[in-house]
Amino acid sequence: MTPGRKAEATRQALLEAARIVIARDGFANARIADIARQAGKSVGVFYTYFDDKPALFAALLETFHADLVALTPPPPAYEEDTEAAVRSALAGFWATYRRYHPEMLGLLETGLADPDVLEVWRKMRQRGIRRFAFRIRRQQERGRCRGLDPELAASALHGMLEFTCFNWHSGRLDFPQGKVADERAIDTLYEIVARALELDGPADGVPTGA
Amino acid sequence: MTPGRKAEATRQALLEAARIVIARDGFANARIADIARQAGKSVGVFYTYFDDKPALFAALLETFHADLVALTPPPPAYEEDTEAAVRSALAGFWATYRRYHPEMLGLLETGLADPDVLEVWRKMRQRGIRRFAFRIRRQQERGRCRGLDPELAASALHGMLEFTCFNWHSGRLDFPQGKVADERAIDTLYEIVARALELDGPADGVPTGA
Amino acid sequence: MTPGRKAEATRQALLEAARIVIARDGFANARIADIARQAGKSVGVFYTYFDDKPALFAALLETFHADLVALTPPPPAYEEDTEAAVRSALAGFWATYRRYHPEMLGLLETGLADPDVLEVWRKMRQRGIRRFAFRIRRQQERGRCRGLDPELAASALHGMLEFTCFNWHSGRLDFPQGKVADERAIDTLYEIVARALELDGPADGVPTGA
Amino acid sequence: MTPGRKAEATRQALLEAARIVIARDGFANARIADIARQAGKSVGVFYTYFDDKPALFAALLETFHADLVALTPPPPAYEEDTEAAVRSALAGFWATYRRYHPEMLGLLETGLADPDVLEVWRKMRQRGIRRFAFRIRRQQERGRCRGLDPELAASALHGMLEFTCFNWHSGRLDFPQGKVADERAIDTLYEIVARALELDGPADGVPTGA
DNA sequence: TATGAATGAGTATTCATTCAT
DNA sequence: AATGAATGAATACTCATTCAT
Repeated sequence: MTPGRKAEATRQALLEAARIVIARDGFANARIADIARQAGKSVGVFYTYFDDKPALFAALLETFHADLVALTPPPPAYEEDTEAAVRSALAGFWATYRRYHPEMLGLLETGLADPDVLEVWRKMRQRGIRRFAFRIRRQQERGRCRGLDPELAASALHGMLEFTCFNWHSGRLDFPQGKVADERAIDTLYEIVARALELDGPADGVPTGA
Repeated sequence: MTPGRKAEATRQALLEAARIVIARDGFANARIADIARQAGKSVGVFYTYFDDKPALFAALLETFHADLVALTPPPPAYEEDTEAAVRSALAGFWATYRRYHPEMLGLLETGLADPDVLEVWRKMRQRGIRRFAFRIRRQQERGRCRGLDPELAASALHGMLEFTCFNWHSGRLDFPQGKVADERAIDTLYEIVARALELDGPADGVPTGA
Repeated sequence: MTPGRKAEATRQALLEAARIVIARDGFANARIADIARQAGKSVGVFYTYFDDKPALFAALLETFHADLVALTPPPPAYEEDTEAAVRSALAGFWATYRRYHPEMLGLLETGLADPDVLEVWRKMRQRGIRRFAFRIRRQQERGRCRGLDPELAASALHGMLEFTCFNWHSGRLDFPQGKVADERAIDTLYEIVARALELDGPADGVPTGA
Repeated sequence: MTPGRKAEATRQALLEAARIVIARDGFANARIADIARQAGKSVGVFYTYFDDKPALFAALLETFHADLVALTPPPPAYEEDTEAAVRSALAGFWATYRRYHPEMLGLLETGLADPDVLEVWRKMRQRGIRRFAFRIRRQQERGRCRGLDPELAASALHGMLEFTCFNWHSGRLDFPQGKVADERAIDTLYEIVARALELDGPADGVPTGA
C-alpha cells in the first residue's frame, strides 16, 4: 500500500552496505561501486536515493545524531549523579559508539576537512558537552570540582569518551588483539569520570589545590 | 662545502609547505601540486625527495615521533608525581600538539584506513600510554587509584590528551571562536588528570568505591 | 537479451582500435587516449575492460596465440612432408602474421624487456619450433638432414619465418616500396625451407659434409 | 696536447654505460639517469656529449654499422663460396652480433616505430642482404639455386641470421638456460645457409622443382 | 667540463556521476 | 525503480631536458 515500501528497503540496504564498507575500508577508500555491490544493487540506483557521496554520509549521520539525542535528554531531565545513573549513561555511550562505529570513522576521516560534516559533528558533541558541563556546575554548587572550568573540562571529558569508545571499538589502535570487553570498558570510563566529577568525593572537601 | 646543503633546504621547504597545505585543506585534499606551489617549486621536484604522498607523511611523522620521544623519557627517568612535574609534562604535550597539528590531522584522517600510518600512530601512543600506566601503578602501590585498570585507564587518559589538544588547537571543533588559551588549557587538563591519578588524594584513603 | 552483448562489443572495439594505433604508431607510442579515441570511446572506459596497458596487450596476444595453436596441430597430426603440405603450412603462417602484425610489433618492441610478454612469446615460438624439429628428426630417420642440430636449426628456421613474415608485412624495413606479394613471399620461404629440410633431396644422399 | 682527451674518455664511458644498461633493462627502460650513474657521471654531463637520447643511440649504431661494413666488403672483394669462406663470414656475424647485442635490442625495440632508427637499420641490413643476393646470383649462374628469388631469399636469410644471432645471444628467448655455444651456433647456421645456397649441391643438378 | 637540483610537459589511472535502456 | 556501460575531470607520477653553480 504505502508507496515506496520497496524503495525504502533499497535505501536502507544502501545505507547498511555503506556502513559495512566504511568499517572495512575506511571512509575515503569506500567507493560507490563497492557500496552498491555490497548492497547487491547497481551503481546507478545509488543516485536514485542520494544526491552524491556526501549526501549518503549526511544520511548516516542523521540517524547517529538522532540516537545520540535520544540518549542524552536535555538538562532538566538529567538523572541524579548516582553511580548507577552515570554508569548507565556511559553504557549508553559505549553501545551507541559501537553501533555507529562506521559513522565515527567517517567523522574522524573527513570532519576536519569538510565544513558540512564538521558542523554536524560539532552539534553532536555540543549535546554531550553541555551535559558534562551541567554536571560539573551542579557539583560546583555542592562545593566540589573546584578549579574545573566547566566548558573546557566538559569538552575534554567528552573527547575522552568519544575518542576512547571509538578507539576500543575499532580494535585497531590501542588494543588490536582482543577488543576491550564491555564491562571493563565501562568500569574504566566510569572510574575516570567519577574521579573527575568527584562523584564520591567529600561533601565539602578541598580535593585539589586552589 | 656540504654537498646537499641546498637539497636539504628544498626537502625542508617541501615538508613545511606540506604542513601548511594540510592544515589549510586537510590531508586528503592536499594535492602534490599545491604543496609544490606552496614551496615555490615545481611538481617534479617533489618526487626527487619523496617516493609518493604516503612517504611524505611518513617523513612528517618521523619528526613528530622524535619530538614525542624526547618529551617522554622512559619510566625509570620519570619525575615525581608532583603538581609541577605533571603540569610540565602536560605543557610539553600541549605545545607539541600545537606544533604538529598538521600531522595529527593526517593521523586522524588516514590512520584508521592505512595500516602503515596506523602502525606509526600506535607506536607514538604507546609511549604516552606506558607513562600513564606507570604513574597509575605507582599510585596503586601507595594505596591510591584503586579500581583503575592501569592499561585501559592510561589508554583513555592519553586519548583525552591527544584528542583534546588536537581539538582545541584546531580551532574548528569545540571552540571555533577564539582558540583556547595555553594556561586555561593546561589548567583544565591538569585538573582532570590530577583527579584521575589522585595526585592530591588522601595517602591511603578509599576515594572510590570498589 | 544476452547480458553484456554491448559490453563485449565495446571490448572488441577497443582491441581493434588498439591494433590500428599500434600498427600506426608502434606499441610504445600507443597512448591509451589514442586507442580510446580511435574506438570512439572515452578514456575511462578503457579501464572498464582492461586493468592497464599490459593487460590490453595480453588480451591481444591471447587471440594471436590461439590462432597459432589452431594453425599448428600437435606432432601426431602432422601432415606429410609433401610440397603441398609444407606450402600450405607456410601460407598459414604468412596469413597469420599479416593478420597479427600489430601483435608482432608489440612482441618485438616489448618482449625482450618485459618478462610477462617474453613468456608468452616463448610459448608461441616453442610450438613452431617443436614442429620444425619434428620434421628435421623425421628427415634424419630417412637419412637426410645429416649434420643439422634439430633444436637449433628449428629455432633458426622459425626465427627466419617469424622475422621475415613480420618484416615483409610491415612494409617498412626491407621492401618499403610495394609490399611483397603473397605468392612470391610463400614461394621464397618454401624454397629456403625445402632446401634446409632437404624435402626433395636424394633418398640417402650426403648433402652436406659431416 | 690533443684537446678533449679526457672528454673523449667521458663520452666513451657514457656509451659503454648505455650498452650495459640497455642490455640489462631493455632500451625503453634505460633511463638517462641510470646510464649516467652506471658511468659514474652526473646526469647533466650526458648532454655535453649527446643532444638527446636518440642521439646517443645513433652514436651506438654508428660503431655497430662501421663494424658491419668492415665485416662485409663490397661484392667485388668477396671470397669464394668455399665452406671455409662462408663459415668465416658467419663466424664474423655471430661475433659481431654478440658484441653489439645492446644495439640490436634497441633496433628491435625502437626501429619499427622511429623513422630515423629505421633508416639506419635498413642500411645496415642492405649490406648483408646485397651480399646474400650476390652469392645467390652467382650460384644461379652456375646452374644452382634455381627458383630462388635473389632479393627476397637474401632478405629472408639475412633476417634469419640477424634474428637468430640476437635470439641466441640474448639468452632469454629460445634457449634461456645455457646460451648456445659458439661452435654449435655457427655450425647450425652454416648447415642451413649451405643448403639454401646449395654450396655442396651437384654442379648442374636440379635440386628443387621449378 | 662537470654537477645534480629543478623543471614541466606528457601519460596512466581513478572514480564520482550521468544516462540510455 | 533498476541497470551498468560510458563519461571525463581530477590527480599522481615519470623522466628527458635545462641551467645555475
